[in-house]
Amino acid sequence: MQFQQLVAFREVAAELSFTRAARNLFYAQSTVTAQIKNLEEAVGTELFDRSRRQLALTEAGLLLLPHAERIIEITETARREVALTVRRPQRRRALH
Amino acid sequence: MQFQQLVAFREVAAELSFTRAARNLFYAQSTVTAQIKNLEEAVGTELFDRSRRQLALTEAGLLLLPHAERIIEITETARREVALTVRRPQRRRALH
DNA sequence: TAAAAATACTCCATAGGTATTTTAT
DNA sequence: ATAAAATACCTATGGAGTATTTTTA
Repeated sequence: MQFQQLVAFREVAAELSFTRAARNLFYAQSTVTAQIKNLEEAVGTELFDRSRRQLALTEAGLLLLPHAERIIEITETARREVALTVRRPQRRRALH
Repeated sequence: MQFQQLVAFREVAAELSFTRAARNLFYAQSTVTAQIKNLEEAVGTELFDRSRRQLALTEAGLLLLPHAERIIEITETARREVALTVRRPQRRRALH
């Protein structure tokens, strides 16, 4: 389970389309297919129902989505906060 | 920024030792060194002060740690929840 | 038949390992 | 002198691509 996979998952879930998600993320379609496939292997179950033309989330996918969104959100916050310390020409020594 | 890096980061932060963290995580020491180095590159700043014998978190490391812990926590919850749907022989069709 | 997803394949980046060197007490 | 971290080097895995086939409405 990797960040990039979660980002891809969120995008596919939002678009309900591998092709559109790939376009939005500047990936090849086959790359997104592989990312989701790997994520599904990592969590041990399918996240999308592909049996119809219209893609849909499975029960597992529905459960995972809010967690994925939260993780991405926290990651962005963490990046932002850490970036702030870089700008400030701070004392680089350890803080106690 | 990847999960495995965050797990390694949390362990190094807990042990304040690359060597012990590696042992706990069943990695080679050089692997953990590389994981932290890659994470530091990803966030753009050093997370540990290595200038003394006793390793210490930098300001950036202190900021990142709680986020890393939260992300790992959510990941475990997500895994657990998704795993539950696998056990139940559920209807596999999409939930609208 | 037309769109979207899956598959086959290729290539390359990088994660992880072992062995060694450097560093700091 | 010694324990720990960094480095050099190597290998293999897998992530990302293009091209093609399969699938479903």
